[in-house]
Amino acid sequence: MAGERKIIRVTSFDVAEAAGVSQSTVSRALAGDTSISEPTRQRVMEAARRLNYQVDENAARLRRGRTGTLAVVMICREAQDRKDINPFYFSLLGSTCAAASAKGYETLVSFQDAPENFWGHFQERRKADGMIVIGTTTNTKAWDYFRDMPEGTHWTCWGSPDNDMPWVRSDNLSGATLATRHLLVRGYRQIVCIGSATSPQRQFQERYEGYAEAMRSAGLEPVLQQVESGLAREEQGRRAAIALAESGTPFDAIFAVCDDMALGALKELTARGYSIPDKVGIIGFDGIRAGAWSTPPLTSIEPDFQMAGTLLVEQLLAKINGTEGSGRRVPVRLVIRGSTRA
Amino acid sequence: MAGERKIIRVTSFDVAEAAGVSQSTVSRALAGDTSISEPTRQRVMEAARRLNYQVDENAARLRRGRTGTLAVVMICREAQDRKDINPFYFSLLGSTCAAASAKGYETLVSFQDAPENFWGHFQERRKADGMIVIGTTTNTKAWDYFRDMPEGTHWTCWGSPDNDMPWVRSDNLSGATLATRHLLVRGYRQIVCIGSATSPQRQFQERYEGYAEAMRSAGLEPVLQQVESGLAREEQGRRAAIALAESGTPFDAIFAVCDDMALGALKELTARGYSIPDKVGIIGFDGIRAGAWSTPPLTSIEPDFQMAGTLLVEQLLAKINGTEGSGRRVPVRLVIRGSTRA
DNA sequence: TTGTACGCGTTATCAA
DNA sequence: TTGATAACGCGTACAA
Repeated sequence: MAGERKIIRVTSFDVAEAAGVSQSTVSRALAGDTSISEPTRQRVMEAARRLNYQVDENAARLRRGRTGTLAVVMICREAQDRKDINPFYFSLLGSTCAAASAKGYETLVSFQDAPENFWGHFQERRKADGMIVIGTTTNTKAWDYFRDMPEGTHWTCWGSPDNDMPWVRSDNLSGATLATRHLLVRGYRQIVCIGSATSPQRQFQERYEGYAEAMRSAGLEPVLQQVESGLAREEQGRRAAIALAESGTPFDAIFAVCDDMALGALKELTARGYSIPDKVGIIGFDGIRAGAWSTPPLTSIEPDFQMAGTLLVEQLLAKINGTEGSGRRVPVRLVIRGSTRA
Repeated sequence: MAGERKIIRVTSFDVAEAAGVSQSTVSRALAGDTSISEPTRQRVMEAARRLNYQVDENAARLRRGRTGTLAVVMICREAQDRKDINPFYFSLLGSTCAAASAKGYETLVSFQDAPENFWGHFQERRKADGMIVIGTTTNTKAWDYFRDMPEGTHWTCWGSPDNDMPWVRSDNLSGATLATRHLLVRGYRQIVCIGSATSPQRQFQERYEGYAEAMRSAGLEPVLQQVESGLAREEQGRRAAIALAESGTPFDAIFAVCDDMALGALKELTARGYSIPDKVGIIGFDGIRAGAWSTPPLTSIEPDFQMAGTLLVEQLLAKINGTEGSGRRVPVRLVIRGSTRA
C-alpha cells in the first residue's frame, strides 16, 4: 500500500515476476480458480496488492467474449431539457443500476432523444451483453428504432407503447382498481377518470381499464374525461379539470392516470374553489416526489421502484442466459396522503 | 441491410475478404484514414454495411490504450432509498451524460453508498479515461475515499465538502446575493437565513456568506437560524421555522440555503397561519421541481444544470488532455414564483 | 495508396 | 497444482 500509489501500468507479468510464478498462475489465482494452492494464491495476492495491480478489463473482455456490462438507454422527449424529465424515470434508472450491480453487472448509461443519436448496437460492438431501454412512450420514433433491433439482441424495456416488445410494467390494473376502491371506501361515488382510453400509452389504457372495471363491479358507470394530446402532463390535467368543471357533469372524485395530471387538476380545482378532499377527492398514479408538496398532498398509487429495476435486470439476464424470467409486473401500493378524505 | 439482421460475430477480416482488400485497409477505411482512396473506401463501407459489421470496442481499446469513456460515480446516502435521492442530482447526472456525449465520450454510471462498494479505479482497469463524482456532501466516508485516489487519477466532482478536491459548484455567492437583493427589492427587511455557517456543506457556507454580505451592504444585520444536523432537509427547514417563530425574533422573510429546507419552512409557517408571501416571503436555492407544486409555489435560485454537466466534463477532459479548463462556477438565475410578493 | 507483421494484456487449452 | 502457448480482434509502424 505504501509507496506505489501512483497510477502506473502494471501487468500480470509484473505480478508474476514479483510473486515468482508464471503469468497464467497469476490470472488463475486472482480469478479464484480452485486449482491454485492456498500458499501460491496468497503470494500472488500479496504481490498484486503491493504493485497495485488491476486487471485490464479490455483485454479480459476481448478474451472472454463477455463484458459483464448492461447498457441502459434513457429515451427522452426530443429537445427536452434534462431537468424536465419525469423524476420517475430517474428513480427507475437508479434502481436499475443498483439491481444490475447486485447481480455483478455494470451499467453503461446513455441518454437518447432524436433519430440522429439513436443507437443500440451494444452487443455487436461488445460493449455490453444486453440492453435495458427506459423511456417515455411518447417518443414513438425511438420505439420504432428499438423495435427493429436485429434478431439476437438481448433487451428489456420500460415504457414501450406496444406489447410486442419485451416490456416490464407496473401492475396497472391492480393499481387502478386499488385507487378506485379507495375512493369508493372513502364515500366518493361520482368518480371520473382523467386520462385516455386510446392513448398510445399502454399504461394509461390499462389504468383506465382497471378503473372502469372497479366502477362496474360497484354497480357504477365509468366516466372518462379525455385529455388533449400533445401537451405537458400537468397542463393536460389542468385542462381536463376545466373541461370537467364546465361540462356540468357531476363529480365528487377524480382518478388521474398519472400524478402530473392529478397535480394539474388539483391546482385548477383548488383555484376554482372546490375544497379538496371534502368536496372532491383526487388520487393519482406514480408516487412522484412532488406529490408530497402539493396542498393538500396527493394520495397516489406508487409502484415499487426497486422492484422495477430488479425485474428489468432479471428479465434481461434471463434472456442473456437463456433461462426463465421472474415476472414483468411491478407491484404497486396505495399511498394515502391528503387529497382523499379520511 | 436485407438478410443479415441477425447478430453474428463478424470481424474486420470478414469485411476485408468481402471487399477484396486487406484487414488493415478495412481498419483504416472505417477509421476515416485519408490515405485510403475513395473507391476503396466505398467498397469497404459497403461490405461492412452488408455484413452489419461493428468494431469490437474491447479489441480497439486494448490496442489504443484509451477508452473514450468517462466514469460517473453517484454517491448516495448510506441505506437511502434510490427514490429519495434529491432529483437535483439526477438532473445533474443527465446533463453530465449529455455533455460527455457531446464531446464524444460515453458514460459508465455507478451508484455507490457504502465503504464496501466504494470503488474508483477506472483508469487502472482501463474502464474509463477519467471519473466524475457527484454526490451529497453528507457522505463523508465517500469523500474520504475519493480524496485518497492515487496520484494520476483524472477526476472532477460535484458536492465535495472541501476545496482540496477538483470541484465544480454553483455560483453560490452570486446566487445568495441575488436572492437577498430580490427580497430587499420586494420590500422585505427582517430577512433571516435558514441554514448553517459551520456545515460541512461548503455550498451552504457560501450561500450564507452571500446572504450576509448582501445584508450588510444594505445596512442590515444578518441573522442566521441554524438548522439541526442529522435530519432530512425538509425536517431541518420545518424545525428551523418552528424555532424561529417561537424565538420571538421578528422576521418578514426567509432565505433558505436549499429548496427542501425552504419547502419545510413554508409548510410549517403556513400551518401556523403566517400568510405567504404577504406577511412572510420565502426564497430557496436549487430550483427543484417540487418547488413548482407547493402553495404558494416557491421562488428560488436555480443553477444552470446543463452548464453544470458541461463544466464537469470540460474540467475533466482538461485534466486528461493536460489542457486548461474553462471554469468551475455554474451560473445561477432567479426564478420568481409565488412565495415572494410582487 | 495498400499490404505485412506485430503486439496490446488477458483467459483458456493442453501438457507436464 | 503449475507452466508454456495459443488465441481474442483490432490499430499501426514499416515496407512496398
